Amino acid sequence: MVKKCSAQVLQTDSEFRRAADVFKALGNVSRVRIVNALADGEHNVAELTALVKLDMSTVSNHLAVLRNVGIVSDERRGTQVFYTLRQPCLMNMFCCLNDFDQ
Amino acid sequence: MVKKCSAQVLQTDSEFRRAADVFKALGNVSRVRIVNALADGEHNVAELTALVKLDMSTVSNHLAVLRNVGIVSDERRGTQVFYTLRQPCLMNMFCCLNDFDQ
DNA sequence: TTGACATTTGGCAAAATAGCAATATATTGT
DNA sequence: ACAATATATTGCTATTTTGCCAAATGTCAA
Repeated sequence: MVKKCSAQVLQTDSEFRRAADVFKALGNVSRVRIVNALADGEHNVAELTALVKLDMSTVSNHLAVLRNVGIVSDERRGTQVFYTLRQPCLMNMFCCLNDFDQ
Repeated sequence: MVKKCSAQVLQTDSEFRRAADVFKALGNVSRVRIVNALADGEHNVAELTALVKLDMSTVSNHLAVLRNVGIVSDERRGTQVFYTLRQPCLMNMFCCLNDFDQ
């Protein structure tokens, strides 16, 4: 369970800008796919590359976008790098918008 | 309170695309401002125009973007048009990302 | 029919995008 | 030291998107 949010959450200019930046990072099908995959736990770059079927360098770039806004974190173990969702509440976002009836 | 989301919320291609589209719609500072303002109840276009300090036609376009993905709905009353948040869970999104520590 | 409020359209310049290939870096094993 | 593996970074491209305004159009009430 998650605390319900009160109105007017965002206040300062930088909060507005930051919010928009996070949403921009999520505004791409491949990145949504990646985040969704990370919902069930960490994955390395090779796995995510197989998932979205793009060049690994492209996936690495997508991961950088997500990392830069704090959505995921990375941890190197040996030659591999594992990515994790830093913000579990993101999945609630996905739930929310999946309920949109359009 | 809000039900917590389980992993792997999104499944089909169209769910992924739709998610990305909604996030794209939110990936703009002015639109974030508008949505945040609507958190405390409906506002008409003039009010929202004053808020974001852009041409009214521009604001109208922003509102169309939000409307097209189902984030807001509009209701004409006389010569004015009032906009409402259709998805209260959006505010939870805002809360969530406002907690990001970066 | 005029005025107030809002939407749509057209156009533009600037910026962002997504992608790959090539190169670079980091780590491990030999 | 070297080779192999895994990932990141950079450079480049073409294309798309963006955000904005101005002008034209639509809608409603007086």
